[in-house]
Amino acid sequence: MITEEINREHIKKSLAKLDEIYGVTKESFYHQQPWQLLAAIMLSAQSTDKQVEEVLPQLFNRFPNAENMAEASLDEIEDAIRSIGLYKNKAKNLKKCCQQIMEEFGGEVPEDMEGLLCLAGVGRKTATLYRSDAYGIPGVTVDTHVFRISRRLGWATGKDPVQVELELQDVLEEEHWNRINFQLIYHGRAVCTARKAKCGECVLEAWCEKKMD
DNA sequence: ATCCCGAGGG
DNA sequence: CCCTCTGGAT
Repeated sequence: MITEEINREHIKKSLAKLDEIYGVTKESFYHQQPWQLLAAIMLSAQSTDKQVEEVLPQLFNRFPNAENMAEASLDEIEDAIRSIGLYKNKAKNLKKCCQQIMEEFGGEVPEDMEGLLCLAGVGRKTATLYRSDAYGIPGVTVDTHVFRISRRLGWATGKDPVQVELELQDVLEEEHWNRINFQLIYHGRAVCTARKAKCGECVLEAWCEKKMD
């Protein structure tokens, strides 16, 4: 029982520090309509947001809405996103996703998890982040950074992202759900890196259990 | 468990 | 040169 209380206190202090260092809000990807936001998040898989933002203006200029992309050729979509990497899979998924939006959802991106998850190229991470960004719906988005860091800190022990998501939902106040993702991403890139974490520079070190992989 | 895959960092 | 990057599908 005592360990749990100490743990919660550590988490509380860590969260306050994260708010202080990285802020409590973040700009979403540039977009003018829901499907553009979804497309941007899909493109961000295994690549940096900077790379994504670089292709978005041209991409959306060429394909303003889901209908345009649903009817486009794969080659054309690939050309527009090639610099991001994983471009073949992403182009194929984008096209299929847009076709599904047109044919199964009347041209509108579904808002519920079930609808989003049946779209090509949309998994749990993408769907949760989309709902958070587009509508402010509370959700813990577990990507590689959140998975790695929350386990190192001792906030979660699950062996897969879904387990960790449930643990974090339990241990974090709902108010923090939508900001923990970008806060831990910033922290993961700058300090708590996958390899050779810079624990000496970490503002959370005092409360971290350092359960390294 | 593997593949995808260009760009940028160490 | 080698490594990793806000995953998802097979």
